[in-house]
Amino acid sequence: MSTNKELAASFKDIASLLELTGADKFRVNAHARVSRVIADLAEDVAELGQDRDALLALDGVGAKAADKIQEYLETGEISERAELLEQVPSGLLEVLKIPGLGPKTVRLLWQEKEVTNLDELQKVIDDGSILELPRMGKKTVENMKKAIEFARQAGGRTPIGIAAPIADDIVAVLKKEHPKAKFEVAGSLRRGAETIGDIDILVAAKNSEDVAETFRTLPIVDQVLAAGATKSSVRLKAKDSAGATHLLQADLRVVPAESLGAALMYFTGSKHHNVRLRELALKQGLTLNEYGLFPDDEDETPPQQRGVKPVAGKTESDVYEALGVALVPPELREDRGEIEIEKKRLDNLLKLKDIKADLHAHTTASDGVMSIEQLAEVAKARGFHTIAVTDHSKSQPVANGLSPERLLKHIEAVHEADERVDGISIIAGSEVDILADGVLDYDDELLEKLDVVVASPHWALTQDPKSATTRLLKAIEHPLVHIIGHPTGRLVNRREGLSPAIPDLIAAANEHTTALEINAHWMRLDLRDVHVRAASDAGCLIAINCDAHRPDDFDNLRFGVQVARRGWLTRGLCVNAWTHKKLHSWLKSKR
DNA sequence: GCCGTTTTCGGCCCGACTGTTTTCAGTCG
Repeated sequence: MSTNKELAASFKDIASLLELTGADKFRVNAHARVSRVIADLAEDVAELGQDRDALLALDGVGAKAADKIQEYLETGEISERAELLEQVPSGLLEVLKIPGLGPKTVRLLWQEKEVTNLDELQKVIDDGSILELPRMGKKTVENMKKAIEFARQAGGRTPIGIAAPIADDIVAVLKKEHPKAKFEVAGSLRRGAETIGDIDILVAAKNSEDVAETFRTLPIVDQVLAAGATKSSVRLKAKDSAGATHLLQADLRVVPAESLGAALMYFTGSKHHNVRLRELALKQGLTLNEYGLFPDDEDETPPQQRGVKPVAGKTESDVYEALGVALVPPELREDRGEIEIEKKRLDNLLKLKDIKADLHAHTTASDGVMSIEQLAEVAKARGFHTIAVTDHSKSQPVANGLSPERLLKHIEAVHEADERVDGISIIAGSEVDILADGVLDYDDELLEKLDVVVASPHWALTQDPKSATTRLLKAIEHPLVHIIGHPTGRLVNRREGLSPAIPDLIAAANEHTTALEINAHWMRLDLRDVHVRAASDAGCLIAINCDAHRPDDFDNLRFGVQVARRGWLTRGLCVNAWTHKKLHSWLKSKR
């Protein structure tokens, strides 16, 4: 695990452990915030930690947190965490993760029933002794049982590529049954996060009860968790296109049409972005909730229940405008400084329709299912002006990587296809392996014959950060390389991948006008959003490629573009958004 | 524990839902 990830986890632990000791909630929050700030860092915290002022400059990191970070970097542990773990059994951290079980309940279970882990919780449920606790009835326990079962099976957050089609299907069914209602997908799906906690769907409808009923009785609903007047919550058992079953939660919220904008903001989140906006509202004598932006007053009763007229609420742009800030696109709403984003950068933010080329795709020559012509036709149908054929290199025998002899013939075949097919430029390239020491899988003489070179790491993905940095720098600095494909080799939820010094890669990429790739496949999304942010802040070129092996892989482009937007990427820095002339001139500049 | 174009001390977002309650605590997002 990278240092950032480990340290973020340590701070999260401290927050949870403090919560279980009944500590002040603001202190708990402060630690949770530091955890989030560290997890969002593109640079290695071990580097940053050398400079105490740099730590203190991070929003949410104060003197005490800086001390703890430096202690961790020196000793590999934060003594406060160790001390807390002497007081609080570590197994309770797992118990706390069960939905519906919060700090108060877990603390009670621990102190009254000596529950210190999930198995012991299961025991007091099974023998019924849990019912002796105050406010603990049959129904609560029944829900707890199901939640434990669900947590054991579901195993964490769902990749966006799995959740998005499920959400699309649900909305399609609801729309068909209730054509007059207005539906919006909100939550982390709308923000384009790489993984999704649950599917949030918003509906403005007159017959809200009927819509909620349709939702709760969908065939994929496994269990109804809540069925209120405005909120329904269900657990889904849904199959993906490959036939695998996924367990995840979905919520449907019914809102009045006049507050759809405020509701959409509220349910899109992120929670932390919303907190920022509410703080901003309070400073202006206003209060913001999911019903709208209202004048703030002393009254305890929520304004919408007293017939107070909102200042804004019908649309998102009304609310942002009334707060005096630019409309922040959903992908940016992560409390990463977006409320202060410069207008120019916002106006030039990359859009899906800006993408006019794909520079990383496979054919039947290696492990794809499309011929060169088929690939070109699919790309043309997407409105691209250029498609690169980049089959695997020789060190990928599993993927039918091309020997130098086969590659020479393949280049010819690609150029011939380019002659035959009108309306799109088909260019010859290769996805060349970056070997563990940074050497490329073909010699320069051969690479020179290619129109585009995508250099990617495939093996040795557990090497140490220093070796990884050296390896990737070598490829970035190589004069014949255009793009570094999926630079870290990580797989969402499945493989950590390399942890190179991202700022070093960005600096070198800038110097050599090499582009770093956002691989758009939902299993990769590599570079990830915080890396893209650092790259685009530095003015580094980014390529967004689908790494298509089959025609529908191009559908993943939306996820890649969302990651780019989460990294505040403007269209000028995305080589796939360039005109034919500009793109090809850059490609030739490396020949 | 952090933070400051009203504050270096005194604040720190807001509402819905559930299950257990005779008015509300706990959890969630």
